[in-house]
Amino acid sequence: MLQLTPSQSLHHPLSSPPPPQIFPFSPFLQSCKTQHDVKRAHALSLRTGAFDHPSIASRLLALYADPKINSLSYARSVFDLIRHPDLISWNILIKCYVENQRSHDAICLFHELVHEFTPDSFTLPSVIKGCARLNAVSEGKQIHGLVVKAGFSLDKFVQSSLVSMYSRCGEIGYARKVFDQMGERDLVLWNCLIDGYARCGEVELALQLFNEMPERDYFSWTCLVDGFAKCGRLDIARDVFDRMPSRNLVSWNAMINGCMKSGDFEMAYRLFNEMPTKDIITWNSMISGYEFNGQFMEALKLFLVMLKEGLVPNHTTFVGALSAVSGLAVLSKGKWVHSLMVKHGIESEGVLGTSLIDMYSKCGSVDSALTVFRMISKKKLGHWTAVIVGLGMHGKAEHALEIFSEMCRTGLQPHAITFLGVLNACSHAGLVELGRHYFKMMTNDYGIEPTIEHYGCLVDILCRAGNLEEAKDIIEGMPMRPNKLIWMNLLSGSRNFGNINIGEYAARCLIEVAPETSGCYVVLSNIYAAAGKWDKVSSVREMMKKRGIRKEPGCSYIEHKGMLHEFNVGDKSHPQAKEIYSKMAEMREKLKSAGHVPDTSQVLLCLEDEKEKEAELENHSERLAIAFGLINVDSGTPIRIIKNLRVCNDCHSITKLLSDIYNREIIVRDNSRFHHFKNGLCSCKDFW
DNA sequence: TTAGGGTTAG
Repeated sequence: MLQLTPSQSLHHPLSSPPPPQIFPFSPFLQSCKTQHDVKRAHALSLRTGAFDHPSIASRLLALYADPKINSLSYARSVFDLIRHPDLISWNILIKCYVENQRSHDAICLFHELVHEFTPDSFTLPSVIKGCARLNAVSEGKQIHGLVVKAGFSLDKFVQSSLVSMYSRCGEIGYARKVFDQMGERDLVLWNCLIDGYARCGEVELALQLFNEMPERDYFSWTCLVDGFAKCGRLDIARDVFDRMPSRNLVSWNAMINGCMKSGDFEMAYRLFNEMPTKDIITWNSMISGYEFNGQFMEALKLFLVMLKEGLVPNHTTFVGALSAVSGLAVLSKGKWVHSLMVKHGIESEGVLGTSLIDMYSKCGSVDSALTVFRMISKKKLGHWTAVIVGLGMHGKAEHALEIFSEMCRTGLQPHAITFLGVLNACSHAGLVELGRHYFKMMTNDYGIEPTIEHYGCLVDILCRAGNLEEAKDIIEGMPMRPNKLIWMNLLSGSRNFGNINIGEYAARCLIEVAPETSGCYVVLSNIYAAAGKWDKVSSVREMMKKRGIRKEPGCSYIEHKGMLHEFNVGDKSHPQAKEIYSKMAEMREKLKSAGHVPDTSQVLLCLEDEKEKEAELENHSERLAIAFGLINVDSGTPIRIIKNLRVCNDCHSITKLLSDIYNREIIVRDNSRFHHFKNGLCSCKDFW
């Protein structure tokens, strides 16, 4: 039998009913924990008419905007239904926009708000934070004016957000002024300024403030650790870290990240093993730190350990892992990382789409890069740029330029890097006129100021076509000081066209800006060798010896069944060395029958005997890798080789011939681009 | 019914 409650039992069934009660909304709203709860309350409020009560609608707005629920679109729709929203409702909505990376909209709302209300000490910190996020310092300064006019010059909440905004926008001087004019300074205000100094690299000043401040918390200590660690002053960072009264995860991570970025892997590893708990940021700092320093294999190994330990990789982990794969250029590893992304349900839109396109291009599979590109539904400028750059490095200039036009038709504005991709494509394909055309288009139609990299491309384009004088004029007329790459381009062009005068001039300038560049001496001696000036070759070699400069040794590698096989010049250490050398002898015979005459013009050594020079060429590392590939890689699969230096003339001609003789596709990535060798031809059309 | 800085990977 149903037990009646006392209140129910008081009413006789025949007596008059109690007056209709308004649904008790307040406690109901208070109990909302999830978005689902709030939606239910929202629906009920609409059904019962309670929504029309301004306090109920405002409360719903606050719930949707609560960081735990964080439903911006619902918050906005509730706000739009409130007939006369009060200042509190405006404040809640603006804050919600800022927290959801919609600072621009937040600032627009703020402009609407000031027509009706004077902003208060809740409005201002939110909108100032929005300015900081957007790096909108001029907007921030205007709001600062309003802060003064509205009488918030001594409000600690408003002032600390101003200090933070100025220091994040790189205006540390203004941050300091705001700090100085505050009579009463609390911990947060001190922290904002210390963080500002540490961020802009003024670590000494940060330390000075730190020593002056009356009390410190985690935040103050960690800002300092991070500031010193980021600018490479690890000893001081470590000292501060060791002196911390107690450490939290963030401070460990800051220290580890700093060590990794400075390349002190040993200290990073010690800390990594010592720390009591790790989180995804710890792992990501380690992985991307290795990647940052070119330790691609180490980065991938650690990625694997992380997976084995059962951690779930996130967006940033994949950016690091994909970049490491791009550096190694090992396609099978790239496919594996891509499949893991799919398995973890990580979208390829956004930055990761760019990483994937870049990875497939740099691993030699430009077709996969295109497939990824086509599958991205909302293509952003970065995606277009990545695919243009990728096609360019594979010598597919026409395709790159088609994509560029397609992009312009969608109404997207190319930026400086897009043009770098376009110009690079032109240079790799020897398209001189088009190169000039796009260089002009960039400045005239898009108002983009050419950087030194753009000039580098233009010089490269002209040099490849043999217009050395014009290239020299461009360099001399540049508004900035030419760098190492520019002179190297002119020097290589001079070698390719046998121009000793310009070659010597370029080498002289190059030695001036970068005396440690071994390539410079090598190319200059190549120029002299080609002209048969052996005395000059010797003097260049003497100079190299005196300055302690050594030619970077050639090294090639090839991946087979998940293993990387590395070959150095004249290497006999490989387990299959015997087979490889007999394959090389076979290659030599076949090349000879095909009528190949070795091109010894680029041999650095001063060898009298032609035979010795030929022998030097035959030891080049990519030949060992090709021989290995011919022995081991299945006949239907391309042989993919990665090389640390530029492919030399003779290796280039023999690889073309070998692709025909053995009917194999050979893909070589050298230090600047890809060569696809097939049926006796190369995709670079002999421009490289 | 709002509550400053939020530091570490990118």
